[in-house]
Amino acid sequence: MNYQTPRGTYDILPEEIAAWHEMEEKIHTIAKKYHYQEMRTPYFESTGVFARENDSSDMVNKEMYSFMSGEESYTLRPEGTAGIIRAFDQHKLYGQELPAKLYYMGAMFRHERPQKGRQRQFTQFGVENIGAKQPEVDAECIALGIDIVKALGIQSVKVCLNTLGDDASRSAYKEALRAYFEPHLDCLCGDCHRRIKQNPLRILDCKVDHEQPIMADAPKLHDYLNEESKAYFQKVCDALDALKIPYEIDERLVRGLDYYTHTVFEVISTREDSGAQATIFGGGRYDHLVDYFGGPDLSGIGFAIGLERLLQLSKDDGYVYQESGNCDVYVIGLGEVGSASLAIANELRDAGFTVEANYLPRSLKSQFKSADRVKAKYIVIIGEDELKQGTINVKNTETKEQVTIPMDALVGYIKG
RNA sequence: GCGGUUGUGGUGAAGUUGGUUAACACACUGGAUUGUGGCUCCAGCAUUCGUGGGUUCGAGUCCCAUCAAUCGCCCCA
Repeated sequence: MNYQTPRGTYDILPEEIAAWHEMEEKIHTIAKKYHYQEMRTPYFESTGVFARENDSSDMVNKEMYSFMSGEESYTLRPEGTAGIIRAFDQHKLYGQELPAKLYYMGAMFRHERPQKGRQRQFTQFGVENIGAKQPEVDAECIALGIDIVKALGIQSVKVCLNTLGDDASRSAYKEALRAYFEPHLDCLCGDCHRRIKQNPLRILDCKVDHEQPIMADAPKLHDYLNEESKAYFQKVCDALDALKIPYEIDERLVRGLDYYTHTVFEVISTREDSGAQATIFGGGRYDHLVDYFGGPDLSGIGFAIGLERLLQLSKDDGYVYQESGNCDVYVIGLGEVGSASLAIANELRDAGFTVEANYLPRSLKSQFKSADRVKAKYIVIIGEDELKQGTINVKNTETKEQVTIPMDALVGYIKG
């Protein structure tokens, strides 16, 4: 039978894996610099962890991979935050020092129509800072993401920033939006008819009705922010200024998940060819997730980066990743010397080198070609004659210099 | 979930109004040189054109379905 990867999934082949390792390592390093610690949660959770009450997001309502196991419904995680907060509460991590600074890296699953920069199984790195509702934390969080983007050579980015305000501000604004749009229902698309009931904020984000004249005069969120919310947002902006991180305030930015409060942000690629993968990372503050899962009344903030997009955009911007599969030393064997080749290879491996040894009955010529392919720096040649004499030939592939030395001097010679 | 485009070997691809042996290039394998590579030359490498049906004397070429890729919408990372 011929099987292939399910729609929206993909294989990472050996030739690409070095780039992934390099990117992942850089991310781990930066997360550590900000003193975040990795946490790993299951790839599936009880469906209720993601499908919370009154959630109107597309992700929860039509993009989840859910399945029954016995009486319980489970769902492949479509995002990272919910699982982290569930675990934070389950293990009562709020009993330890706050804020908790956690990060995760791994696969997420959403049933969407795939296209460039959008898969059904994709990889996210994300951070969650829980228990410190301070504007500096919001700015630091964005700075961490920017560091990652910069470390991978991505230049053309833009930070979009907005605030949704606190509960009081937001519910006042939602009522104002409903009151404004109700008389104009016939001007809005079908999705927006649903949104006006569930989450009128999303109407502003609608691409279909974007051009409608009524949008221009819609109530402005920022007119409904109370002093406290305004002051908080101003301090976030000040903190970003202090970090010299440029940003644009986008009042229409509301994000796709319903749990956000106060600060929300999105970092997008400004490359024209980025298409559907324009958003590199996005996130925001959430005031009620920790208590939703049974913990205390703590606020958190976090973001998630799509690693497939990050990798692609970094390549597009000219970042060069290490090649996969190259060797330091290639051991060529001539005649019946297989076990001697193996012993030599392992001696070199013990000394820390990456070594390939040929055991195939191939011609000398083809073994040299093979050594070229793995870009070996040294080629070691052992034949039956050398075996008898206890010597070995070593060729430097850059200088083309070849020497014959005693076998026990090999490691020392290659170490230089 | 909706709409457009595409689908020939490991890769890039030719394939004429359907006509019967599926170009060419690169890569790969072997040889020329049975112990020294990256050049050259020679040879080999798709019983088959994403898959399944249909039309036809005859289909890679036409029709339908299906799967996949890709782009746009929606949404998001």
